[in-house]
Amino acid sequence: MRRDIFQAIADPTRRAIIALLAIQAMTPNNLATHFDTTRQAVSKHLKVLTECELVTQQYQGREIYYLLEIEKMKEIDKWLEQFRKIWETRFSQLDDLLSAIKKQQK
Amino acid sequence: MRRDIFQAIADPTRRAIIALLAIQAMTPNNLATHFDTTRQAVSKHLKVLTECELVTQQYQGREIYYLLEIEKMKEIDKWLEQFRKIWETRFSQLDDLLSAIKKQQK
DNA sequence: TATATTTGCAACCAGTTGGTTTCATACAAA
DNA sequence: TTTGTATGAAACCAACTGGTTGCAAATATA
Repeated sequence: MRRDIFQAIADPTRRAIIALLAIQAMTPNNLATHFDTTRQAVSKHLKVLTECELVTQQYQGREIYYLLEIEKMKEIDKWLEQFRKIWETRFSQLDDLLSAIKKQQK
Repeated sequence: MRRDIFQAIADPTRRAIIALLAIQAMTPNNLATHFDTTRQAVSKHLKVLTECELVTQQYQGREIYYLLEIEKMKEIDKWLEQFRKIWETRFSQLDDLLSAIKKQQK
């Protein structure tokens, strides 16, 4: 089963969970109150996030606090790096090609 | 149908297509030679990318050049911003909470 | 101990996804 | 004009997704 960080952030509910956990660690029950779904659905999202190592668990009695592994988020940043290089260059290779094609069409 | 940039980059083939188009515009046929799937599958990915406005088309005779709209990639960067703020702060709120929980457990 | 709470897991389900094959259309070249 | 090439669209399919309900286990509380 494909299970990477890009798949993890593809779902809007999971992105919201990540954002909530970025502020503070929370239990599944607590998290579920923020959404319009059942606790079990949130739990399933947490399972996906755990498998991607985006969250870890902190057991406290019968409660389980989920913590965001913010370092993992850097993987997205790392992937974006190649594009950042391009968009930070005003006259990029892309623009050159585009101009070339347009010129060719005249 | 959910169709946003986060879903667009969830698929590894689509990420590869994006990376290729970042270097230079290409036709579906040309793109397909880089992958182990059929041209039609690549075409479907291009359709998703088009619907997300991540690529545009440049018609040239019977060929269609697909161009990456690199500006759109900034949306991911924008979303990451909230987390960058956190990971750039050494003693974040998250660390504080983690410490608090650990302390509480002793 | 009996009861309530927190949680994960399994089973099920409809909708989506990513792939295929087949076909029609549009343009280029012989 | 005939043939070949580039492409998108449709139909189909197995696998995955995100959701549900029901249940069992573990911990807390009366």
